[in-house]
Amino acid sequence: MTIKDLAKLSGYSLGTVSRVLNNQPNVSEQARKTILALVEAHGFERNASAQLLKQQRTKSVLIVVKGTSNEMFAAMVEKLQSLFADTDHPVIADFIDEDDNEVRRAAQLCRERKPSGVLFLGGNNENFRGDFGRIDVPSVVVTNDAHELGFLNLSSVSTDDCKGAACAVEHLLACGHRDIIVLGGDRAISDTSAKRYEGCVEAFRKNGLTFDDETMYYTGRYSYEFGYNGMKQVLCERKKLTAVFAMADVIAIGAIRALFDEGLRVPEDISVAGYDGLRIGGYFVPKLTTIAQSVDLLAERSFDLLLSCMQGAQAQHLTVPFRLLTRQSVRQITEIEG
Amino acid sequence: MTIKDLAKLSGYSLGTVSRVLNNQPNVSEQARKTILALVEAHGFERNASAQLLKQQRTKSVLIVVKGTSNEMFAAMVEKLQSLFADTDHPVIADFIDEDDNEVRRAAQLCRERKPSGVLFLGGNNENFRGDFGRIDVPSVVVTNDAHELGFLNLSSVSTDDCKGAACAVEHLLACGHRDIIVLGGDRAISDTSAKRYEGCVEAFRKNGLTFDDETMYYTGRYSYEFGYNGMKQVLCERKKLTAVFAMADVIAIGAIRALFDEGLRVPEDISVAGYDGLRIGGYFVPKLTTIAQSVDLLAERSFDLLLSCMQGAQAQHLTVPFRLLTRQSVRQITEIEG
DNA sequence: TTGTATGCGTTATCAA
DNA sequence: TTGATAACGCATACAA
Repeated sequence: MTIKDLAKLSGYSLGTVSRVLNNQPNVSEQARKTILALVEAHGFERNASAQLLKQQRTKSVLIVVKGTSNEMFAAMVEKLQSLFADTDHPVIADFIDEDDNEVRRAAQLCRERKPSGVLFLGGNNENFRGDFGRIDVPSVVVTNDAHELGFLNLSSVSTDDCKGAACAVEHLLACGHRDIIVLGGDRAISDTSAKRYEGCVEAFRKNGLTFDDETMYYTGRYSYEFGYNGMKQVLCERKKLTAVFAMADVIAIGAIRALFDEGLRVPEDISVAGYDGLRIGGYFVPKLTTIAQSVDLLAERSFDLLLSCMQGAQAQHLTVPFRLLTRQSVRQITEIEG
Repeated sequence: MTIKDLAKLSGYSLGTVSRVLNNQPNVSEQARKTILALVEAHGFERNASAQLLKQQRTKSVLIVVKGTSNEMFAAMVEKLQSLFADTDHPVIADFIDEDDNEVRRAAQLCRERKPSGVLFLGGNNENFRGDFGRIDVPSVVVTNDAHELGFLNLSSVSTDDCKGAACAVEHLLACGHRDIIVLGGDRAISDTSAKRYEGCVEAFRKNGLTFDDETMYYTGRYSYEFGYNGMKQVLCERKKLTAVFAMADVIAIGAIRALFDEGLRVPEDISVAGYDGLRIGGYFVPKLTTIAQSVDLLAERSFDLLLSCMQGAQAQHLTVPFRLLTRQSVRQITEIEG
């Protein structure tokens, strides 16, 4: 069933059928009615490939998601889909592996699907430097500051990872912790980890202390597994330790499990702070103290920004606030001076 | 940059360029080399829409995933992608809302992308009954038994949800629990919930007890939220209670949090069993006792089955084993007789 | 308001 | 081994 068949069946020409299908004005009520009836009766659907091949741009918006099982991104996709549902922009969501090059993938999909805008959930500035030149539609990176890249069609919405991490560490310091280790990611690979690392250094310095890369920073993937194994390794190596800052909630959860398995209690023996504010953190026992990024806020800002850029506005780089959720996994180990 | 440009640049004709791009045999080494060099130099990529429009079927395999933030499905997609990576079948993963009609969506995508096979992660038999007739390529539903539907091109791979639930409940009974409530889904909507419900009834009957829908079964979505709120509601209504069977790990986790918030300990005061075997269950405190479905096994079987069906084999309906993981969230409340 | 004709980028058929 | 040419299904400029 093609529009050609529709034309034959209805007695109208190809052009008229096409116009009806595209809701164009210059069509008689009569024609519209009979053709739409036929469409309904035969369950006709346009061939998307043909349509795409013909049009040079569609109204659709592409969302490239980095990481198939990233809870925060999954939640953001849902939020974004509900936001776009109220517009006339269909969304194409594409999930890629955490290690894949999101910009190349987007460039390929731009050729294939001709979207009028791109949204990146997660991203690495290095990749943008390399291939973003091939993308010419308004784009927004979420959770990564793209300010320094200087592309005119690339905006970004992120939380200040440096300040966020600093806030977490300062909270630990304020609670009296001095023997702190940090479980994070490889700074050479992940911009996010690099920023959060900076925040740690900052917080220590501000308190007249030094953050020592060698002895205080352990790296791995943002996963339960690394949290668990990394923590075990730390416990083997170090004797003195009162608090852990994990650069992701999943790491924190893995770490807490490792501590429990070694007979240590959280927060009684060791305090653990996370980052992200995943839903599971509010259900975990103990409830996770963490730096919460607002999924809704990130999604809404990105949505607004992309829409306005698609209407011609200039690229912008926004920062959305984070919140320190002081829950149950961190405790005060010194008397509060009064 | 199109193959037309490639033809001009290389001095060869369109036909030759197309043949080179498709690795066809009857092309001179000379032509192949010069054209491939041009492709490399200009970073040429074929226009997928044009290709699709021309071909009536591609080698790609479509995976329709029901539920954007379903951890088990996310893990399965990853596994499947790695399996298909070793074949010449590109995979198209499509994530839809839990409430959307997966079969309609697949039918639409079949028209658009012309895959040679479809994999459904999650699904509802009702939807298949309605629209699967529109899909004519070999397909496999995972986690749902499609045996009774009788479609010749529809296979399925699932765990026996009835037996799995029965196993969980029997474990609770064997541990001496009699005052049990079940947190599950709406049987009218979810086939999975209906099967697991059956299993509960079965297990009770086998032990000379009766499972009472009215007082023992509470329904909601498979989510932390329902686990939490459902459990709270139960605690308001009932006085006597020693164990909970949650039809999903996320429900179990929500329920455990609710119990802790009410000052009850798990498993000392109340035992909780889950279903699914999510990774988080192994990190949770206490570690979750649960019925584990093997993600790897489900993925591998579906993969094998789909490939063989695409090569002409008959549809099959497979069951993969589950395992009862007895961990920390359920305890024995009677002395073991002996 | 409607019909006709052209081309989007590709593959495939046929001749050369 | 290569080149010319006809589709694939649709949108659109232009003619009627």
